[in-house]
Amino acid sequence: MDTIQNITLKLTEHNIKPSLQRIKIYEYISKNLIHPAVDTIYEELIKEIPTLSKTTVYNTLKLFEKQNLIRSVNIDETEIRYDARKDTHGHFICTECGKIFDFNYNYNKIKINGLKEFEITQQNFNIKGICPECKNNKK
Amino acid sequence: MDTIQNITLKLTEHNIKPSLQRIKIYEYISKNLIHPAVDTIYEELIKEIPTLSKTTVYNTLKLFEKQNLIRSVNIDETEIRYDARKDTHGHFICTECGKIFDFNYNYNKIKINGLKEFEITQQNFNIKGICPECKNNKK
DNA sequence: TCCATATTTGTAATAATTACAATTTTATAA
DNA sequence: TTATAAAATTGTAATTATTACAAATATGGA
Ligand SMILES: [Mn+2]
Ligand SMILES: [Mn+2]
Ligand SMILES: [Zn+2]
Ligand SMILES: [Zn+2]
Repeated sequence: MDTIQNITLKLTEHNIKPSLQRIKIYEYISKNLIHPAVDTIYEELIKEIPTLSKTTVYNTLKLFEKQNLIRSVNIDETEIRYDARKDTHGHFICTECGKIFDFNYNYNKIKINGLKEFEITQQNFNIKGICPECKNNKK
Repeated sequence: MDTIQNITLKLTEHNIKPSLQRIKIYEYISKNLIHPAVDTIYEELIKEIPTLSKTTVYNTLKLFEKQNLIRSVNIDETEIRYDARKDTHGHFICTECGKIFDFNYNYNKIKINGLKEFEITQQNFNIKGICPECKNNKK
């Protein structure tokens, strides 16, 4: 459960001081696993926190990522999307509606050739295409 | 060999009329497999074609991609990079120097779960980290 | 309460990309 | 060849995500 207490604890564990803004931002992305962009988060939270600044959303997400609390998904060409899920999984983006979907794959079976001596910090498996809903709408 | 004749033929095969600008742009990315961005290509070709417009570079690369002659690599957060290699391979970007390296992986062994009914048009396997050269420089 | 520090905010700057209209080039037919 | 229409290129302005930065506000301890 992502109660306020749990979120506060989680932020603290990642060395992030739990301010109201930070709690609300983490609450939003952990409860809405839609890989939201900065603007989506901002437009939603401004309803609750009328003084919220977009800069705070930018800074907070950058901080969360640095502290390894969330990850960024670089699949949408125009804007960075964010993900509270931390387990290894891939992302599918629909080029019609822009929705991002999670998928699983056998990453432990992947053999990489040509990166000896390279230090790996992050892996991303991205797929583009058309989601079932948009496929139907086109007919 | 990528002679001018071969490039002209290749463009024609992809239903692209071979203008001087288009030939030079394709020649550059096929001979410089460094996954250049628009600006890199522009700065290099302006030396040969002083009237070249950056808009032409943008338009031409978009056209090449649409006609399936090249592919775009969405791994650098700030700009789109382009690749003349068309065979399946992955990309490693060094977060220190920004260089992009190719690598191979056993893509035929990958089992994807959770994308039934999804229409796939493009796959991208991206890895971030530090390249050997930058790792040495840091010591 | 007072003060130092951290966080948030608002605005301006930056930079990649796109829109769009004008100009130039190319192809075609009289 | 010359006239004309279509295609390609160019230059500039607009758009938009992100960052820089300084001022304002909030927080926590002496
Ligand atoms: Mn995800
Ligand atoms: Mn490549
Ligand atoms: Zn869709
Ligand atoms: Zn490097």
